[in-house]
Amino acid sequence: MNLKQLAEELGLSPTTVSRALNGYPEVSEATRLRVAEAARHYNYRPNTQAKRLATGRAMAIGHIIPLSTRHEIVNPVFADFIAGAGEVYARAGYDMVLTIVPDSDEERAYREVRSKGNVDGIIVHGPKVHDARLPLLEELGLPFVVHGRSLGADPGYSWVDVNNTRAFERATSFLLDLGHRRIALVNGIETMDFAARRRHGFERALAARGLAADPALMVAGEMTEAQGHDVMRDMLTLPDPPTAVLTASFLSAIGVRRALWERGLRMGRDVSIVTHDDELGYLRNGTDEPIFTATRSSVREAGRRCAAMLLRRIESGAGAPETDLMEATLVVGASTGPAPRRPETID
Amino acid sequence: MNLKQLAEELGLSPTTVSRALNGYPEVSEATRLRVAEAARHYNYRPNTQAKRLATGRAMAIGHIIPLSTRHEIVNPVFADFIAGAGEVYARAGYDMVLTIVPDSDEERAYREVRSKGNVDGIIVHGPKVHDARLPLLEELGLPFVVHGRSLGADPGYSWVDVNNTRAFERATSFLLDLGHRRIALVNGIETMDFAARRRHGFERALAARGLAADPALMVAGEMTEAQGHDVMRDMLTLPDPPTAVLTASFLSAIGVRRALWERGLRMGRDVSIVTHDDELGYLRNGTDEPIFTATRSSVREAGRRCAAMLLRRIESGAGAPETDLMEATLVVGASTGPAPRRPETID
DNA sequence: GTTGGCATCCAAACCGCTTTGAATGATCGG
DNA sequence: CCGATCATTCAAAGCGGTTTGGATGCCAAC
Repeated sequence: MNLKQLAEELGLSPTTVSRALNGYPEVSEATRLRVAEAARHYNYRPNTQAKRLATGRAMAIGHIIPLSTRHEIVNPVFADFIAGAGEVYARAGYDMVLTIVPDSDEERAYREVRSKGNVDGIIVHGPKVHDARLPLLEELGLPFVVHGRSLGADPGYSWVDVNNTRAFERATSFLLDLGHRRIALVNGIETMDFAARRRHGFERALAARGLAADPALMVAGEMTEAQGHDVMRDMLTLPDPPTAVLTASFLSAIGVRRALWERGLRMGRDVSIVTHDDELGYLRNGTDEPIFTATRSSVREAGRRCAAMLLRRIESGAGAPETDLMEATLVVGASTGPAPRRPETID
Repeated sequence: MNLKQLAEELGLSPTTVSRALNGYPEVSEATRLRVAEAARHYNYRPNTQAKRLATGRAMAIGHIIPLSTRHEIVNPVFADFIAGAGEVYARAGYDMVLTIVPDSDEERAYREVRSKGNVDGIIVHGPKVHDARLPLLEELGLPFVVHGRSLGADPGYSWVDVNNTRAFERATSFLLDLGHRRIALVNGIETMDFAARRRHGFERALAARGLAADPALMVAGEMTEAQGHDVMRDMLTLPDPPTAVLTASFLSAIGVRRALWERGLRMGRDVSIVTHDDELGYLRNGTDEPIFTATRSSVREAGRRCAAMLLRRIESGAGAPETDLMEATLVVGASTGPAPRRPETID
C-alpha cells in the first residue's frame, strides 16, 4: 500500500493525505482523522527511500568503526556505546548505519559516505592523537560528533568525552595517599587519545608529589586479559616491583589479577589495582561491593549523549561546536589497600 | 554533482551515463571510458536514496538487536559478529542498519522494518527456544538468516549455528574421561536456544555413562564474570562440591576462576574448567597455550557466514533454506586435569 | 537502391514521496 | 451583495536515479 493507493481509497489527493499524516495545518480535522484511521487500517507506512529522496534527509546516522588491520580487534566498548546511541536514535526515528572499515582506507570511507548521502551525520569512534579524520570531516561539511577528543587537533569540533586526565590523576593520587610509590601504568595504545590523556594524568599526579614515572612501570598495548597478565607477570620479576597498578581497562585488570594469583600474591594487600571501568553491561564491576577500585564512567551514557548531541546539531543546523566532559567517579573496591611495608623499610 | 550535471558536463544524456556506469552493453567502449574518467574526476557517487527508490533495492541489511529490558545487557558476542558480517557487506556494497529494540516490542520493530522497506533482509540475533520471531518473519516475507537456531520452531528457515549440543557433549565426555564425576554446568539463560542445546549435550554425555545430572550443579543465568564467581562460590560450600565446571562463556569462566582462587584452590588441579570460547577479539584465550580448555568457535566467522548466506538468498531470490552447522573444536588448555582423588577414596 | 540489422544514444516515464502554486467554496466585513 | 479572506483541497513539479521504447546513423545484404 503506497500513498497514491491510500489516497485513491480515501477519494483524496496524495497531497492531502501526505499533509494529514505529517501534521500540516491546512487539513481539516475531520479528514485528518479519516486519513489516520485508514492509514492504520491498511497498515500504511511511507516508503523510507521515497521519503528520504523527497526530503533530502537520510534520517540515519553513520558510525564508522575503524578496525585495526594489525590487531583485528573490535573495541569491546563498542557494543555498549551503540546500545546507548541506538536508544536515542530509535526514539527520534533515525536509523543507525554501521560501516566497518579497515583503518587503512578510512578516508575513502568517509568521502564515500559523504557523497552517497545516506546519512545525515556521523559519530567518530576511537579518535587518535592528531587525528586526521577531524579536518577531513570538517572539509566534507558533514555534521559529526566525536566520542572522545583529539589532542593536537583544531578544537573546532563537537565531542563527548570522559575526563581521562583527571580520572587517572585522581586514581594515582589515591594510590599515593595509600603510601604507594612504585605504581605501574598498564595503558591502552598511546596513539589513542584517551590513552595519551590517561598517561598524562598519571604523570601529573606523580609530578605533583615530586615523583617521576619509572619507564619500566609504564606499558601501553592492546587492552586484553592477556596483556594485563603478561605485563604484570614480567613486572613482578623486576628487582623493585610495583606495589600498585593502574590499568586502562577492566579486562587488563583481570589479567593483572591472574598474574598476582599465580605468584601467590593477594590483590589489595600485596599489590593494589585500580582500573578504569566503562560499566559495560557484560563486565560489571561486582554486584554490591566493587571488585576493583575504579574510575567509573558509563560508556552507554556517553553513547546516549553523543547521539543526542549529533541529532541536536543536525536539526538545528550546526552552529558553534558543543562539548561535554563527563567526570568519572572514583569508586573504592576490594582491590586497593595501603602500600605493604617492605622489610627493609621498617623504621 | 549529480547524474544530470555529470551528463551535461559530458554532453551526454543521463540515460547513457547511467548505463555506462552500471556496465550495460548498449554503450560504446569509448564513451564508457570517457564517462568513467569524468565520474572519477568529479568524484561522482550516485545518490543512495535515489538509487534505492529507482531500483527498489535498499542495498542494506538490517540487524535487530534485542535488548533485554530486564537485564539491559548487550550480548558481548555482538561486536565481533558485527565485525565479521560488516566485512562481507562492505565488499558487496551493502549497508548495515542496526536497530536496538527492547524485547518488549520486537514484533512491532520487525513489522516496521518490513513496511518501511529500508532493508533487503534481516539477520536474527539471539534466537530463543520456540522463538516467535521466526514465524513472524516468515509471514512478513522478508528474507532472513538466523544466527543460531530455534528448538521447536518450524524448521523451514535458514541459519548458521555452532553445534552446541555436540560441543558440550564432547567437553563433558572429556571431563568424564579425566575421571570427573561431579561436573557443574554454568549455563546461559536456558530460554535461549544455544543454552538449551548446551545443557542437552551436557546431559547426554552424562547419560551415555549412566550418570544423571545433579540439579544442584546446574545453574543458568546471565553470563558474566560475577555470575561465574557467585555460582562457583556457592557450589564450593556444598557437601559434595564439583571437581569440574563447564561454563558457557569465557567471562563466566573467569568468574569461576576467581572463586577458586579465593578459596585457595588451583584451577586444573583442584577443580577443572572447560569453557566455551567465541574467540572474541578482546577476549583471547591466551596467546600460545590456551588458558582454559575450551570448545572453540569463532563468532566472527559466524558473522561472515550469516552475511554471505543472506546476500546469497537475496540475490538469488530465496529458494530452499540453507543451513550451516559449524563444529566447535575442543582445545586443551591449562585449566583441566585429572579429577583429584578425594581423601576418603584413596584405595 | 532499398531494406534490415546493429550499435549508440536519447526523451520520457517511473519509483513513492513532499511541496509549491493555484483553485475552489465558504465565511466575513462593510 | 460583493470583494476579500480563509480554510481546504488538488494538480503538477520536483528529488536523483533507472528503465522502457523509440530514434538515428551506419553498414552489410539482396
